[in-house]
Amino acid sequence: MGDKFDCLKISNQLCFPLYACSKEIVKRYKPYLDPIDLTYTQYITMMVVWEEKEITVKALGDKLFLDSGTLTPVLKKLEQKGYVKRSRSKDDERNLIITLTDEGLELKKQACEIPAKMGKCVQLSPDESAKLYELLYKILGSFPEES
Amino acid sequence: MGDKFDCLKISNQLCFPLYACSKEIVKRYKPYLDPIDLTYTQYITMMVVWEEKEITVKALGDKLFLDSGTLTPVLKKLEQKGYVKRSRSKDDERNLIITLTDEGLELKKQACEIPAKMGKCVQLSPDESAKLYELLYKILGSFPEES
DNA sequence: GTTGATTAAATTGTACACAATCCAATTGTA
DNA sequence: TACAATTGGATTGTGTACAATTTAATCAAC
Repeated sequence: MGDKFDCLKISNQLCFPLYACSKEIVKRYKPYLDPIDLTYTQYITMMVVWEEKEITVKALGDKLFLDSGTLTPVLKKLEQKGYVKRSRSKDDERNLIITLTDEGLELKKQACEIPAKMGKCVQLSPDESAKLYELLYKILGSFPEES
Repeated sequence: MGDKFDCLKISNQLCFPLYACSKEIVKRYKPYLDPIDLTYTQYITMMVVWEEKEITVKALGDKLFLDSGTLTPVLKKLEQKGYVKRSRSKDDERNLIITLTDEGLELKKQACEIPAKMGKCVQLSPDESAKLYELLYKILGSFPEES
């Protein structure tokens, strides 16, 4: 028995719990990230650099769904902390190559325990987590390549 | 055949697709929110005000998972645009009451089409959407009342 | 080979988001 | 009734996010 405005109820939105849940979980990383002096954005950036060893800002942005306006200051901060090196590509001077430093690699060891600790914070069964993961990537995959 | 660092791969995180998906969908609201001159945060704030007609900043913050540091400027902006009124409660001067104005009510009519338009942007079946909604609220519900 | 388009980063401006702190109003308790 | 503790908002400072613009390098035609 709803009126035509029911669609505007906050409880009928799918985006809102997504938005709220994302923020709440990111907030819960803080106690684990503070000791290694990283923000969440810096953390996921380091995750990619740990995997790739060497990557352009463009490729990093594609993986993280972030543009240069966000990444430039984040990467400068990470360079300042000594975890990455920023240098132009010899092949194509337009590309900025991000490289992992020894300190950056060292940091990886300290970050190693974080995923397990955070896992306990999300009260879903393995099946539910898998389903959520699947649905989220289904949405992300449905968006056109170039945003 | 993974090593002990596999847990730090971006593709093994549950939070990351949540974070990315939230941002990507919020971004896709822009074309629909621009014509009525609202940002996403202003939009969800108005959603609650449309439902409640009158609500304190505290209650608004509880519903939206936002604190006064975020809401104060958002509400001042909405007041400036003429959609809400901000006034102290007579009962308890600490409480700031947010009230819907006539212009605010008028805006609701123009916002009415947005949820349907956005719905088409998320390529999930009704069942999948319902499941996603359920899982997200399960996570949100598992967090302690006071953050 | 010059010029027009494209591309990758950086920059600028606006708007969150939140921790931490501050302040005024209210409440609880001795 | 004093007065300490609590509460609701506001403020300040830092760090994203992203649109829009700019700049420099490269590419594509011709």
